Amino acid sequence: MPVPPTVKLALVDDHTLFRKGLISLIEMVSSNYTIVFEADNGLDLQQKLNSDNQPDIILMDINMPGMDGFASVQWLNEHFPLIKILVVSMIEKEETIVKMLKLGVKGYLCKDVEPKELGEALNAIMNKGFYYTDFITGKLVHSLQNGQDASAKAEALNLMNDREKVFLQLACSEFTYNEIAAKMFLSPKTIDGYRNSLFEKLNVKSRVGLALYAVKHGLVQL
Amino acid sequence: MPVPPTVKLALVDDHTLFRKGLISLIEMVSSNYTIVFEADNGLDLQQKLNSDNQPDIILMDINMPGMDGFASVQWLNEHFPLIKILVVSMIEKEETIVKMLKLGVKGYLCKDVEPKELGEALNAIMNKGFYYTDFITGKLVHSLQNGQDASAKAEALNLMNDREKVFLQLACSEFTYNEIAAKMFLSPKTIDGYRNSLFEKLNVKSRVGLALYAVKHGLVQL
DNA sequence: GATTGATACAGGATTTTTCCTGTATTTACT
DNA sequence: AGTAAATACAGGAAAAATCCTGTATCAATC
Repeated sequence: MPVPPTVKLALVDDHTLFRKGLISLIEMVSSNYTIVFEADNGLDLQQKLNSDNQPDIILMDINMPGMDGFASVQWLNEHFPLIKILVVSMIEKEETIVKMLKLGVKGYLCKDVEPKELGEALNAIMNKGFYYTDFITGKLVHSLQNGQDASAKAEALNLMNDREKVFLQLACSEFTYNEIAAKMFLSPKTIDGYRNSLFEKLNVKSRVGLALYAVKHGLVQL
Repeated sequence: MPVPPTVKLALVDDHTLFRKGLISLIEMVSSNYTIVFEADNGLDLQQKLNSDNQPDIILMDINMPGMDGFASVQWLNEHFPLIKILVVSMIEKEETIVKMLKLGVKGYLCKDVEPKELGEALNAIMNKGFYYTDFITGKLVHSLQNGQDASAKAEALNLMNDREKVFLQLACSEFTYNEIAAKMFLSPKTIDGYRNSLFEKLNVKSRVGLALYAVKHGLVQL
């Protein structure tokens, strides 16, 4: 039976106590993990990480002074894209989770999980390449359906009337306003009015702004 | 001990043999499932489904003549949003999977899974509300990172030179071309040239088209 | 040394977009 | 009946976007 190769870990978290606790937990769970270094934020990480002590997995907090988890992950993606990242945060907000997943992190744990799950997560990341719990997957799929911010979308839709919504759809295209007017059986001058009204309501200044607003809020499907 | 309430299922698949096979499997796995009806495509489903025989879960194929899985799910979302959908398809393409997840399906199984997993999926959907395997989750997260079509994005980026890329970024805003020219330290006429060149390369006809192309291909982050 | 291609730029015209002010009609409310 | 709000529309003008043709520079290629 081959000896399992030891997995190298690094921790990035501004709470010393939490870091130390994690380490003792990890050592308790299994002996084939080595902590190569600890850092208490992204800047510290940049200092301590070099090509000689590259960990396999970095356990990353999000809320940190100096350089937070998002910036740290982005930096790692650029400079050490092979290092796998497991987020360990107290934040359970959908937006935060999705943002991190978009950055390519391999797992996301809340700080209150059972120690056992931490072991499973590290294991899965080494073997399968990722560890996403049902909770995370649920958030992700949910965000997928509602574009992103369902309330923002609803709010946006609430601002306009039905004709304006139709107009907005057509404005997100290469039709001229004259063509749009024809399609809606209205005078170009009425279209003028819709546009001005939406400019004010949505706080944009040009047709491009209108289109970008619409896609940002999931009001048009590309 | 309470009797578990029977779960009502419906099948939508154009292959009779596969449908019958599925049914016998389900009956073998557990006795608390009832098949309320079968349909061999979306149109047939619309005929057979009414408010009296609403299933809890619909097992849905994708490739079907007449009305396919996508159209069927969209129709169900509009008319019977409470019915949970479990896709059972041979298609393993990321784009297809993600498209279905965006439509809010509660699970996605490939037709070659073990019978046991079908039972688990149905169970999970009834209890947790969804069933996403690691395979599906992996595809989803992967698509999330690469925007959508990584190759299409790369191809698009390949079409333009660096200055044009910068211009495109700035064009996706409410700046006028004069302002963009100032920001890029170029003559407005040069900006004119970039625009015309991109119009041709990206096959669009207006600045709005330019902006929509950019977001569609993940070239600008909103 | 001539040619080609890419890049930055101009003049000038046309179309589209944006903006401002103002009117007629309808509906709803007092 | 009188008023207010919403809706559809106009005239007219300024700004921005679009389009076409043409030139100058530079670097690479033959």
